[in-house]
Amino acid sequence: MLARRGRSPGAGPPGGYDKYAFEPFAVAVDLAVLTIRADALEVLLVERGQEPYAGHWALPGGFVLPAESAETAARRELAEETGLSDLSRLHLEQLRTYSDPGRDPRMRVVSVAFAALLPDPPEPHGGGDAAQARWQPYRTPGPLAFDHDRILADAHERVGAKLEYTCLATSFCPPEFTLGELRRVYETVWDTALDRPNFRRKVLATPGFVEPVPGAARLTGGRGKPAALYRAGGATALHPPLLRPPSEGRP
Amino acid sequence: MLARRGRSPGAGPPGGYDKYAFEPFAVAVDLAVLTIRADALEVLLVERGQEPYAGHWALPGGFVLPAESAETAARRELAEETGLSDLSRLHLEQLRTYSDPGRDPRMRVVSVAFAALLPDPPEPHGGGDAAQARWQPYRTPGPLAFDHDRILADAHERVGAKLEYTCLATSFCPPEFTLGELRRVYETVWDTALDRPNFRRKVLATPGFVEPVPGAARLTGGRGKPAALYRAGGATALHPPLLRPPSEGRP
DNA sequence: CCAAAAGTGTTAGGCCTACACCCATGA
DNA sequence: TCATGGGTGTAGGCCTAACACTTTTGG
Repeated sequence: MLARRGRSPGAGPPGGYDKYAFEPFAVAVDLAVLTIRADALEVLLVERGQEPYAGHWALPGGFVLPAESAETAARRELAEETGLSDLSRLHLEQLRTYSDPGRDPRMRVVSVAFAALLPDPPEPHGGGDAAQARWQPYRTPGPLAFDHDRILADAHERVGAKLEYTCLATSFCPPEFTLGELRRVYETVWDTALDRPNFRRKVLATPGFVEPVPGAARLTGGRGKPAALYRAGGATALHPPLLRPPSEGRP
Repeated sequence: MLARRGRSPGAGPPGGYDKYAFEPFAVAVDLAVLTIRADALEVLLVERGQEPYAGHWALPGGFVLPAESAETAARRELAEETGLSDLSRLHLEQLRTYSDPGRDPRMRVVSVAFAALLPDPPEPHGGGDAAQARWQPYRTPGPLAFDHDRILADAHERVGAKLEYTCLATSFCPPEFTLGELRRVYETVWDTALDRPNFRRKVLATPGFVEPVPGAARLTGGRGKPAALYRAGGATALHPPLLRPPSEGRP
């Protein structure tokens, strides 16, 4: 240790320049892909076909290839899992990196976790690795493989917090959406009810959050007055923030 | 690729279970250690003694050892760099992971970056690897090695944002501090002036942010009325948040 | 006495909450 | 005509920014 107390990466990789002389790390990505279907928060899960955790559900993910960044690997894995071709509107956000030495029993795996938001989710085609992929309600999954319960909880918390001070909610919506649909994103992720008039004013008062689609309207639930359509605006931050109503947990 | 489209880590590491059969990754940590000295934001930098970037300044850091988590590696590296023995009050926050394939010319290095806050920083003893370590004003560093300019900027932004809605500011302060010292933390990181009376009320109105030290008082600048002393309270979150005054950049 | 910093008071305005109310549509 | 969801208006309250003022210390 003393001989190589590392200044990253000044002192050189462990063992000097012999890349193969040390216990190797594998670098993976894990994806907490969230969507909203029928006013319920859902998450994309895959069933593992092999040990360890065979038969358990897990977050999709995979190993980073030698020439890829973690972001690139995440987009590739997601495209493979969902069969989605147009990932241009996909919001991909790096959550954090999980690096406990024992998190994978086979070898040392450091995993970069991402939260991803999808509108209009396609049905995933069951993976070719004897594992099926499926959207499942956020609450039900029960114990996931590895530390994926924790990653999923972190993703939910991060997304919930980001709704407060960014325009992230539009990433859950189709290209054109009503303010009711946008409000339902907040209500679903936060699991609270919001005052409709106040929400409307708040969103419209934030420059660049949404911009109206001229003349267009749509019936949301088959009933009621047709609602005006909006597109995501250019803004990315919300000032002032749209705070979650204080609940029992948060005073 | 198709043979091993990885479900993390369902499909197994690249190359199946032969850990040594693929181009290895190295996993490093980089630390943006911030402190406040004489009302100025400073960052801990090391001068590189070897190629690449020999003679350039860089963030301290090093490689994760086989049995360590990234957090453990970060604390170890920081203790080695600064010679600080008591890291119990140290706030260490994972920033994000930088994984561009070309970020280190020698081999594939994936780096987990941390932001760390230190009160009363010790003088670092220059490293044994022909590299010196030094506190430097945040603004001056000029181009750092690798992508460390970006990491440092991300750390500053993250810390600035966290001051708004957490009690993080007390991590910059000694165990007992005055409200003036706490306010100067905000003013230094945000580079703005805050209204003293309003800041005081805001802090005292947040339950658990600070708690008074009975009877104690201290002169801050050699002049003026002695200020009451406070300790960090048990709370971790700020509701409602203490928002940065809107500036030109943020409307 | 003066400067500097801590601490207290006060006031005006803004934002936000909580409603009440009207409009348009399908059943 | 009723239920449902969209859209508008408004009164009250809380929070905050802004600034005046007092207190306590060192020079």
